[in-house]
Amino acid sequence: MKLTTRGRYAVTAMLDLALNGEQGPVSLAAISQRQDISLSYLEQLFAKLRKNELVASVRGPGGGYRLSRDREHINVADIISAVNESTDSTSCQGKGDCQNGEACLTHQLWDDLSQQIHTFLSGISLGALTARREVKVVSERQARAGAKDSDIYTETLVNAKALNL
Amino acid sequence: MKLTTRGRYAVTAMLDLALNGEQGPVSLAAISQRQDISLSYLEQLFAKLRKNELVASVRGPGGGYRLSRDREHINVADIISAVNESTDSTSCQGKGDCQNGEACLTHQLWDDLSQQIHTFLSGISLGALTARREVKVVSERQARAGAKDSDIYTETLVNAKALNL
DNA sequence: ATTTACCCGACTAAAAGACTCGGGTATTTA
DNA sequence: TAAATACCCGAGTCTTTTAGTCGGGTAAAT
Repeated sequence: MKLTTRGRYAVTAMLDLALNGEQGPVSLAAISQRQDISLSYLEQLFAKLRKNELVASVRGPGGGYRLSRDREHINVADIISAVNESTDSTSCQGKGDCQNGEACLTHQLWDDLSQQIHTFLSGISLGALTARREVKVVSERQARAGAKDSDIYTETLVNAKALNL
Repeated sequence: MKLTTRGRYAVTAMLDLALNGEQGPVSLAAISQRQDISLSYLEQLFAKLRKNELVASVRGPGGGYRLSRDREHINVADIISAVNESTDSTSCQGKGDCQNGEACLTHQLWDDLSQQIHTFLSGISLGALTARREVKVVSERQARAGAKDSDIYTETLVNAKALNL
């Protein structure tokens, strides 16, 4: 598991897609403008996202990308792994230079941690992230208006809490 | 929060220190050999770890480094932040190029996620990681020997569970 | 004194990151 | 069917980060 700006770009773009993809496909040009990411770079990222079946493309005018499944079933670990493919983590496994037991021990400890991070990020879906944002926006709006909770908002709040967000 | 091989080196070195520092300070040369990390690179990393008061140095023959506080009170987020200092995350904050509201929205969502990752890693101490390893080792040993739980091992097992590891 | 081992800044090769460029091809609409 | 849209894709480039070397220090122990 690696966490760089590349992964940030990918998650940002996917969030944009989740937020703006309700009515039909979203073009990369639109995402490029809104998120200030270069179009060609987006194309590269989406090529990998498509290969990993996180998005589907629609060609021609009016085309673009859409999420391949609903936002609740796409998690952050999926996205980051997809765009980071190719560069393996070059752990001691595979190479023969891990003769003494001590090195293997800490390497395994690191792999263990890495696995924990992956599991953690697997538990955060695009839907959960956007819902959390909704909760914030709504709670601010409510604070200003002094309004009472409505059913849909308390529901997302409960969901967010259940997801430990 | 950024997660690269540099952070992995730092955590690995700190784990080595936690495992081998019971009897006096550990020299960087020893860590360098065991973990196969260049000595000079370790010096750079430890300069930052020392500035952040995660380790303390002992100069002269027989000297080296020791953890500045016990392993339960040093967490993974501390270590990674320490060695990644300087390179800011260049989010939209600070720069003026975040005029339209849409960009800010997803940027904030990312910052939100980043914060969650940080909180998660803050909850994992060096002690917890090494304890988890102990649990594995012990459980394997027990599986081979068919032995019964001893008090100290069940204790660490319970600790690990409490920490959600 | 000499050895050990931390301390520190400057420099550098190689890799990764973040693009650009220039050509495609599928699909829609006029 | 021509034109426009927008995906598709490989190759090249500039910049930053990584990981490491080099060469000199300084504090402490034997």
